[in-house]
Amino acid sequence: MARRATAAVKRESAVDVVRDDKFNARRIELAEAALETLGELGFARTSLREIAQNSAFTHGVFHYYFSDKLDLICCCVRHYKAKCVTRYDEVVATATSRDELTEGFLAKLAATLQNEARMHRLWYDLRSQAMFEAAFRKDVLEIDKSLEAMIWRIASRYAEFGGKRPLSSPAALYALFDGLFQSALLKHLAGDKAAVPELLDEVRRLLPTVC
Amino acid sequence: MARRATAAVKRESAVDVVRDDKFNARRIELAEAALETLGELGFARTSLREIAQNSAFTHGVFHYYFSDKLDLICCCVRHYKAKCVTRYDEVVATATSRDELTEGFLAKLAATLQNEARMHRLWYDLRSQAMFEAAFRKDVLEIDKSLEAMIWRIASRYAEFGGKRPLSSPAALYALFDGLFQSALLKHLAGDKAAVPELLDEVRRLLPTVC
DNA sequence: TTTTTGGCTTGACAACTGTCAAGCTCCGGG
DNA sequence: CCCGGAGCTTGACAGTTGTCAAGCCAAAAA
Repeated sequence: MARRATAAVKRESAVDVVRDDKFNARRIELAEAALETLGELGFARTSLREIAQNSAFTHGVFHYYFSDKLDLICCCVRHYKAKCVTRYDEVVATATSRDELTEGFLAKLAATLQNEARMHRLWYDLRSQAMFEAAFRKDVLEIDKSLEAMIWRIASRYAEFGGKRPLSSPAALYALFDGLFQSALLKHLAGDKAAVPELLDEVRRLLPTVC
Repeated sequence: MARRATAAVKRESAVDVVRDDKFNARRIELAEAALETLGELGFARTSLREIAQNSAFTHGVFHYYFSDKLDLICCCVRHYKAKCVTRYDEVVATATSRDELTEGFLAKLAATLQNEARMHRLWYDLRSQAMFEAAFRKDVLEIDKSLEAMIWRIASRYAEFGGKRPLSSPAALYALFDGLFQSALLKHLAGDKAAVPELLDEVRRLLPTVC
C-alpha cells in the first residue's frame, strides 16, 4: 500500500496522477465485482476468494488495492451510493403533471424491485451491519440521508403540481416509502407474485394523501 | 437426533412427554443464550463456539439439540417473536384516552429503543438475512405480520378514542413506524443523543394525522 | 447392586477464512 | 535492448468454522 502514501504527497507529477487514476479505476472495478457477489450471497457468506472467483482476478489482488476486507466493503458501499441516489431524478425532471410523475415513479419503482432486487437486499443487509460494525455507519448514514432527500424531491414536486406542500417531514416520508419498499422486496424475493402490484397500489393510494 | 423421531410417535408414554418437555425447555434455554451473542455480534460474526462460550455449556451441545446452525437460528427467531409481538398490548389495554395511549406508547417506544437496542438490531439483521436465506423467510414474514397487527391494534384504539378510523392501511402504517424505528435505532447506536427524542417528536406529530 | 441410557463434554476432522510474503510477467523509460 | 518496478498470481500461514464420533458421568431402570 505504498500507493496511498504517494497520494498524500503535495506536488505529484503528471505520471503519478495518471497512475492514481488507474489505481482508483481498478479499485472501483474490483468494488463492482464485489458488489455482484455480495448481492448474490449477502455480507455474512461472502469471502474474498468468492468475490475473486466471480471476477477476472485472483484473491490476492484485493490486498493490493484495499487495506483489508472492511476497506473493500466500505468502498463498495460508497460506490453503490453514487448509483442509486439519483434513480428517480429524471422522472422528477421530465414529468409535467401529477399523473405523469406518479406513473413515472411507479414504473421506476416496479422496475427497480424486479431488476435490482439483489442490489437492494444488499443495501438492507449492509445497513443492518452498520448497527453492529461502526466502520460502516458514516457511509450508511450518508446514503440514508441522500435517499431521504431523493424521496423528498419527488414528494415536493408532486405537491407542487397540486399547489400544495408535503404534509409530513422528510424523515417520516422516507421512513414510509423505505418501509414499504423493504417489505415488498422481501415478499418479492420470497416468490410472492402480488408483492409488486400491492406496493404500486399502496403508493398510488398514498401519494395524494401525504402531498 | 433420535429425539425428534420419538416426538412424532403417536402414543407417547407419560415419561416420554416429560422428556420432550425437558428437551424443548433446554432448546429454548440454548436459543436464549444464542440470542444474547447474536445481539452482541450480529449474524455474520456469530459462531457456535462463541455462543457456547457465553452460555453454561460447551459447543457440542448445540449439535445434540439442533440439527445444524440454521435450525438453531430459526429457533432463536421463533422464540424472539413470542417476546416482542405483544410489547404494546398492555398500553392498549389500560389506556383510557388518546393522551394516555400516546404517552404510554411513546414511553414504551423510548424504553425499547434504549434498553433493547441489541435485540432489535438483531431483528433487522435477521430480516435482511431472510432476503438471502430462504430458510428464514417463513418465520420472518410471520413476525412481520404479527408486528403489523400490533401496530394496527394501537392505531385502531387511538382512532377509536377520537371516534375515527385509521386513515391508511395496516401495511402502510407498519411501514411508517418500522421505518422510523429502524432509522432511529441506527442513529441511536451511532451515538446520536437526539435520536430518541426526535423519534418521539415525529411519532407524536404523526399519530393525530394518520388516525 | 448392576445395567442402561439420556445429557453433555472432549477432541478431532476437513474445509474455509483473512492476510501477506515471495515471485512472476510484462510494459515503459533509460 | 535491457532493466526496474507496477500489477497481479501463487502458495502458504495461522486461526476459525460447522460438524460429528467417541466417550464420560450421573441418574434412572432393572
